[in-house]
Amino acid sequence: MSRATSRKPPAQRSAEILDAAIKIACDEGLSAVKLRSVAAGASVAPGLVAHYVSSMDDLVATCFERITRAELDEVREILATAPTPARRLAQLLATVFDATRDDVTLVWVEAWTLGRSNERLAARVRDVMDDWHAALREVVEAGAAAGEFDIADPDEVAWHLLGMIDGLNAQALVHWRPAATRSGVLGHLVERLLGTEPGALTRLAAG
Amino acid sequence: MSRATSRKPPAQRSAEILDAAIKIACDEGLSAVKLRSVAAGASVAPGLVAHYVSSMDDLVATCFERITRAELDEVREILATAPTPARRLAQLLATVFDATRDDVTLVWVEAWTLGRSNERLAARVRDVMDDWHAALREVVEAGAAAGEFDIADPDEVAWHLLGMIDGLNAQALVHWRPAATRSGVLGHLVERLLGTEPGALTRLAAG
DNA sequence: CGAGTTGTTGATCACATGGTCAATAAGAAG
DNA sequence: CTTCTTATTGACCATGTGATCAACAACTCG
Repeated sequence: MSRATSRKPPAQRSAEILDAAIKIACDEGLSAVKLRSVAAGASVAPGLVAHYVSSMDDLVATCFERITRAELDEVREILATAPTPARRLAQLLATVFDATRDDVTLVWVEAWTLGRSNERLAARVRDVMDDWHAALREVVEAGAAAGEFDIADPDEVAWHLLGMIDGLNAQALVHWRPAATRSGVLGHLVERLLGTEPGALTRLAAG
Repeated sequence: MSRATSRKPPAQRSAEILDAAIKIACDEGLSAVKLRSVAAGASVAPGLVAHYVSSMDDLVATCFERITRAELDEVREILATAPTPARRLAQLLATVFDATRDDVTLVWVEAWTLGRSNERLAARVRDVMDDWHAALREVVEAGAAAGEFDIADPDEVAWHLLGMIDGLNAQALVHWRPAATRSGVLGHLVERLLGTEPGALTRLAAG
């Protein structure tokens, strides 16, 4: 029973343990990232996880950062490729409200509460939120400059968008309403926020 | 050491235990409502809490309902007294984003995640959300009928408002930005959503 | 004052948590 | 093949969780 695993270089083992933790966080949330669950996921003894990680709080914070940074990078990719600000924003919203993103949403919402007893996690939450806000602000600013959006304060509008994204996604966790209706609802809201004509953004997202 | 408490009628003891649980939920969140913490809060032996409550999951769900229903009742009170729809909404927002409401916010956000392993809680979360949506829809509908708001679909706008309320409050949990800025930001958003002239709602809330 | 009802206690159980550490054995080096 | 380094194990500890239950004692009634 003692030869289930082989001996591996520390860097590789460390990566495997982190990967196992991230997978658990995506599947069952940050609160499911436990010493023993991660050990089982990596097919390793519990003690080895403790050996490669300074503390579980730290591992949870790292999982949060990796998962949400990956999402943000993906969003930035969209923002870099789509031609016009309106199209960029439309595609961004379609991506963020994709139903298959429930895992990331759970990570976010749990992070908000776990952050109260995990200061390192809280700090990273604030960091990633800042970067989200900056990314949104950039699109909104470009749209305003190009005359596509009719807005006064891009910074504030970016804040509105982020608040709405977080709020609607969080509500989805308890399966409050069918996911299909959410993206349409948000599209109408955004059109209103940005002063574009009705249907403009939703058409862009579909096409 | 065994005569700290006196003998009380079951109804009163039961109420005391529930009150202690609610106080803990408000002070430290739903996740802090434990068998022993509630017992200590009610100055009672742990076994007595278990005796008066069918399960801790149940007690947590009850705490959630009592706390959020009280908030909703307070909001309904506002909606019933203020003269015009615009004033009602302005006061509602001022109340909901009051910084002293952090406790209720924490209860909400924890409920969204705890609901995944506490089905009774999840059901009550959906119920209270439905009632919130109905209350908001009512104001928005009245404002549209009175010509104060320039909107097409009151149901959808109510959804927007609730999403924004939840989103901005949740973000406040990690102290992302100073609370003072949030209410102003929301005011501007709502003016945009409802098609009122800039500053209309914020002026109403201040006066 | 004595008997019976019942509100209340606190020890106890089974389980889960993060973390530690001596013992083990796998793989490299000689 | 032997030696040595070190990755790895799994038992162990202290703590915390929800829940159970026999024993206790406070109050009521006769």
